[in-house]
Amino acid sequence: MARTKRYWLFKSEASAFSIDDLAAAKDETTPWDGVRNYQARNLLRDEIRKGDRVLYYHSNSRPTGVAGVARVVRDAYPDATQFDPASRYHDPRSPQDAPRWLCVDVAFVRKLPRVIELSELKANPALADMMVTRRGARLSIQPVTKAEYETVLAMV
DNA sequence: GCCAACGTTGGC
DNA sequence: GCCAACGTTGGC
Repeated sequence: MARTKRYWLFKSEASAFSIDDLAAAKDETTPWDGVRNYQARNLLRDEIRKGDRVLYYHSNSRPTGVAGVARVVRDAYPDATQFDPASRYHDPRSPQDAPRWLCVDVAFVRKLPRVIELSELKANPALADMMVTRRGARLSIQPVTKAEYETVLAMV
C-alpha cells in the first residue's frame, strides 16, 4: 500500500532558480540542494517522499508568490554541495561519513499561467493557516495541506 | 536598500 | 544552558 501523497511549498529566489530554470533543466529535474536549516532538513529526511507534490514559490521576487508545480522524484540523499569547497553551500563542518545536509530531486510539472501572489494568498480566508501567509515564516520548505494545495491552484 | 524576524554561534 | 551578537531571510 503506497503512502498517501503529501504536499509542500518550496521557496526559491526566482533570480537564483526559477520555475523556468526547472523547466529548462536536464530531464526537467534538479537536486533541491543548498538547504541549510535543520527544520527543513528534517522535513526532507523524515516527511518528504518521492511522488509528493510541491508548490513552487518565488521568494524575494517581483511578483512574489506561487509560480508553478513540481513533484518529488527522489527521496532524500546527501547534498553534494556541502562537501564542495567551491560551492556557496560548502559546510566544512559536515562529516563525510555522516552528512549533515540532504536534498531531494524535484521535477517540473507545470508553470502556472500567472503567479499567485503572496498578497492574494494572504487575502484568501481558506489559507489563513497556511504557513507562508504567516508573519516571519522563513522556512524554505513548508508543509501544505491537500486543501490548501488545491485552493491555491484553483486561484489561477 | 531597509529592517523585522528569526536561526545560529560562541563566550561565559 | 543562557543569551547577546551576528548573519540571513525575505517582504516591502
